[in-house]
Amino acid sequence: MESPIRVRFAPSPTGDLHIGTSRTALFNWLFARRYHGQVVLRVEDTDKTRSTKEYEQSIIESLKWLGIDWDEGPDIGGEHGPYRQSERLNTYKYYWKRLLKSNHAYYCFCTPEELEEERRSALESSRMPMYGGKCRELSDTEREKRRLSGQKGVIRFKVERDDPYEIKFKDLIKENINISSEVIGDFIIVKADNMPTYNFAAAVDDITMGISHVLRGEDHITNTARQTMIYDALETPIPMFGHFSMILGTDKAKLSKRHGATSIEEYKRKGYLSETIINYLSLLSWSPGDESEIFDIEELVKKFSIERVSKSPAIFDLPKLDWLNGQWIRRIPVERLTLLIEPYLTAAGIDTEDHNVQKISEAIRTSITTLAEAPGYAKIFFGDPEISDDTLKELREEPSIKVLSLFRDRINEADKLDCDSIKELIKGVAGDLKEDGIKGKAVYHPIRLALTGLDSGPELFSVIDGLGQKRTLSRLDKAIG
RNA sequence: GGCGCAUUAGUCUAGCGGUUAAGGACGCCGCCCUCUCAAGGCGGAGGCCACGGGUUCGAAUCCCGUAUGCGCUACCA
Repeated sequence: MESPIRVRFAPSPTGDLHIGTSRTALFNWLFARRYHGQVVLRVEDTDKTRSTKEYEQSIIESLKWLGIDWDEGPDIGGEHGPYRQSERLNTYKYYWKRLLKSNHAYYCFCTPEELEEERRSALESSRMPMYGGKCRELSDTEREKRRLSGQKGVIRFKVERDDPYEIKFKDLIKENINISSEVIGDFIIVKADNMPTYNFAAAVDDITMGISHVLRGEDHITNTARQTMIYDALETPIPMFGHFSMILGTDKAKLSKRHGATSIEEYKRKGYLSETIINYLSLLSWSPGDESEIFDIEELVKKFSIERVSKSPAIFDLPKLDWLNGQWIRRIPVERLTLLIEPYLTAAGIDTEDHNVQKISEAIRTSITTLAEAPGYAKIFFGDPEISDDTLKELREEPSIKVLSLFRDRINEADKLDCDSIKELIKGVAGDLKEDGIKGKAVYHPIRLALTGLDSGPELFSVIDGLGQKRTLSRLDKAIG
């Protein structure tokens, strides 16, 4: 028997993967994985003018980067394919013919100009803009005549008018939703270019792909009413629906370009980890119920439940994202961190040849909140430190010179250097200098200055560890002169 | 304009009629740690639970109204 749960995510390839879309994808994915269901990726590319293959590719890559996968999709195929709407035209045709035949749909020849005029005048007299149904009662012969004469028509769904009713459905997130059939005009299901519209294609696909749960943004609530009508007209069982609240910008408007980065791609580029994005997205409109809030995607699968998804919209808060990213940067294994940091270093023109990037990563991981900040903090390990003349002069006076010389000798004598032995070594130096009244800042600070030219930075021992014995010595020598 | 959805501190949220004089997290402030900057630890300020009515012995929690916000109202999805 087939798994009772089948969900889909259905992006349109008209841009890179959006924050909101990815949260929808995440929640669908979590829902399916949590209950051992299946996930379908469907590309909704019926808008020929805006859809591109490049965006499709970019969306797929972003999804994969996030760690979201699917059981069926355009890239891997599956039993219910094809998975691009542009390749499913025959299926749509079959269903629209059925709708036409059962008198649930009709051809409409109104021009865009007429429609626009109708809309405008409705708005003017503050009526709800809605198709008036001019072509509804066109006779069969008239219809054929127009079609044969080459008039490009569209097909509209015929909404029951004589006997208005309430479309009621139990939303998995919002609970009960009622929409009156009277507020829904005869909507277009097939465009003049013979492409299905969103509402029709989505309904047909959800039917033919055996989708059990449709989970999407709340901007689709009224579409759910339309799609329900299609299900009814096609005499097909209606899936379960759930509508997530919107993600808003800090001004409480729907998240958009003017709020800054809105695509996963951009956040990736800025140096946010996929763990961070997944974690943060999960926290927008959902909570585990206990007080934990840092978890990876696997833990999320165990914790997730649709009942705990909030009904109210959430504002995308960058400071918290940054904090979370810092948490993850400190949490992942240093090997992985190193792999992530390296490309940023190279991009900043830093030659990492001959350097222990892993130790450098370890040294700077508590300083950075995004990977993009890494070069700024890591540059002290590369090239020669810039030490001002004043500083140099100071380093060559007492007590600095004493500290540096002693330290230099100890480093030189050391046969192996790791974090622990460096700590011991510095402590030893500090201990020996104590009798001269040199302690604390007076011992650490000159070393730091000699090594980096800066008076702040990562902990000294990790600076030395990152530099390595050879480089540490040469920098000390240069400072001592 | 109509319809739909929402409303707990600046932000994300816990809370499902009494155990809550609302708990956690980000941010902010202070202290500790400390060679520095971070990180980390500890603590603090910040909410009349949008407002107004009900229901109830008792409401942030249930109901109604108002306000505000957002969404939809496309041959976009």
